[in-house]
Amino acid sequence: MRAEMTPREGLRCGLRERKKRRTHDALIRAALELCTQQGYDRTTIDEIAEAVDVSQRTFFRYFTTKEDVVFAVQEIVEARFVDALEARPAAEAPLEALRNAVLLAWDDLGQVIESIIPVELHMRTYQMIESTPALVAAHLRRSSELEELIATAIARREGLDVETDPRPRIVVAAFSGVMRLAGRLWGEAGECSVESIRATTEQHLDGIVPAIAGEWRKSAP
Amino acid sequence: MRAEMTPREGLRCGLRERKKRRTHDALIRAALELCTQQGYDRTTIDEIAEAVDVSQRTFFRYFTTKEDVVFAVQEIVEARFVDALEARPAAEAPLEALRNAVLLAWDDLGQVIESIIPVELHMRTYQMIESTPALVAAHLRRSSELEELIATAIARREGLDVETDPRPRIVVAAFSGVMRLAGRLWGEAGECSVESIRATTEQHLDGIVPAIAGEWRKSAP
DNA sequence: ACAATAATGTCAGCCACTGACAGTTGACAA
DNA sequence: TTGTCAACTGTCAGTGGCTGACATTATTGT
Repeated sequence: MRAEMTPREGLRCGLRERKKRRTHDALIRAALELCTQQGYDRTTIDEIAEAVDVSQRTFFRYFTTKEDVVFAVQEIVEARFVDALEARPAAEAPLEALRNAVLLAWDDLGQVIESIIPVELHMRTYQMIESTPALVAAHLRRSSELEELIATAIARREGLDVETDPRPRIVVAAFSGVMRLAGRLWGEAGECSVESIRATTEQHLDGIVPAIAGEWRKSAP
Repeated sequence: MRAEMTPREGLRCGLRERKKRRTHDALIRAALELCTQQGYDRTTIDEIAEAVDVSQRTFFRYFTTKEDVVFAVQEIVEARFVDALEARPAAEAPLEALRNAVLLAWDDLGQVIESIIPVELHMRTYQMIESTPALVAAHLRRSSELEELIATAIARREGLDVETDPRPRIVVAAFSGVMRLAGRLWGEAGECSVESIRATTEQHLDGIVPAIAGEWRKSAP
């Protein structure tokens, strides 16, 4: 078995591949269900493995760490975002393109996720992540790797080189910081619909420019 | 023993306090020395404890996790930054105050650190952190907690409430993202002097406003 | 000098994670 | 269909981070 298991491509394959996918998805479901219910720390790998009726060792052949299984779905969402970004018209300014790509990604998020787990479970997962220190750390690290990807994409749009011109990384840093902030606030609020997080995101992204520009005392939020 | 151990205050105390400080600092030195030499993952707590001639259990009474000991010095630096920020004149705009505080903190960083470990070791530690996934994650999490503090301070300066007005968190998010970027670039470059990281930081901070404002194609970096 | 208190060591144990080896099962050709 | 190969899985033993419980040692205030 290979660790890659790039999400949506094991469709037209033999029995072996299908079985693998079943186990893979079942592990995700079991892990998320157990973790969101009783907490990440209070859930052991043995429990998850047992729920799917495989050995602990097998779990680790599908996911290299306990954290990995938690972010398996997130990974798909991120991939879609990157695609959306690359599809934005070249005329859009960097921050504008980022904004539009992320809003698009939220829009049809439901369909993609539902094929693996109930969207509602995914939303609960998101909140669990934000309230579990170890997962917050992992989430941040993953985000920072994603930032690198995005910065490269932005640089390509603008015909720049990420290594020599710091501006792509700077916008992306600001953008990501704000994205994370939006996610956190959404998690804290009781509301956990897709619409609600989309709205929060939009609102905060549109706040970047005025907030950075200064002049806070002259204009209301 | 209490977990606090707020760095510079066990000075005028009895033998017990002094001994505690000695062990505490010795553990930091041993840990950083060993980790920077042979790598974080390839260094066990037993090795560190043995180097200081205490039991593994005692290590964990001083530092709750293996990561903690790595960030012990960073913690002091951060505290100084927060102090510097709170001392900035109210006339400065948020981003301006952040910029000046961080540059000031870099300035007299040497003195503070040298009382615990050689500055050179601290610099090597910084680079080790950036090249160790687990530590990058921990570093990011710590930073995000610091962001919360800073955002509150900014809000206070501007007479705002962090909970209702998102702007303090937005600037801080942008600011922190850029700070981290500067740190990473500095770590990748061979140069590891305090001056060099200070210069990198300054340059990137001054790039925030133009990068966010857009109009990249009209002005050179 | 003597309790009271705090720091340390020892030990047993949980859990994430890994390597090695053996058993099982699906794929594919003869 | 059958037999072989390769992939997947289970078992087991072991490492390392981390914790609770309890006994031991050291410091402090009286």
